[in-house]
Amino acid sequence: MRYWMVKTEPTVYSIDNLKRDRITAWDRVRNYQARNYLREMKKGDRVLVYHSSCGDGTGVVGEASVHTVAYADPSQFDKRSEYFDPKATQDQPRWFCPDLTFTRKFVAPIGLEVLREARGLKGLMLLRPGNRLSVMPLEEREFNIIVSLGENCAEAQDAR
DNA sequence: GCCAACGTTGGC
DNA sequence: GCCAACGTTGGC
Repeated sequence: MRYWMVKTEPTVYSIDNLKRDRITAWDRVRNYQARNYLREMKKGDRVLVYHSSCGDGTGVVGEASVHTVAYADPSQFDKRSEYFDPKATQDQPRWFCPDLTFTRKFVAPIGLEVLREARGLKGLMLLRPGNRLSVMPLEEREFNIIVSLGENCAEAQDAR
């Protein structure tokens, strides 16, 4: 089993949308390195969801898992879509998307400051300067640390 | 294949 | 809104 992090702008698609939809195609990713990671995902892999560019809400907000391995992203064939890719063909698709399914939402986002200060997350790809990838692999250890931060967050919230 | 120009991302 | 860091594009 492998571990991943995906970024999304919550105004475009949020963890609440995923919770509501239960399952969604993680489509419209248009970066080759991110695409390659999407294609490496296997059913059952665990995925952290990160909200970007949203002020106080920025951070890791919950967890999902891979429901279906990546298949051709339909938006690349849709001429009316801004994600249409004229160089993609049905025989030779360029872009791929897995289906992800909702696992849980943390009570509060785990922000960048908390991640940076956490023991054991120094190598986190998300924290590398200049990082812009929207799909990244995680070490199991990193995944577990972040999930426990999410759970501690929940306990702190419940105790109030 | 080089590289300048341009576009995008995303924290701040 | 700024801007640094990349990725992409296209002329040569």
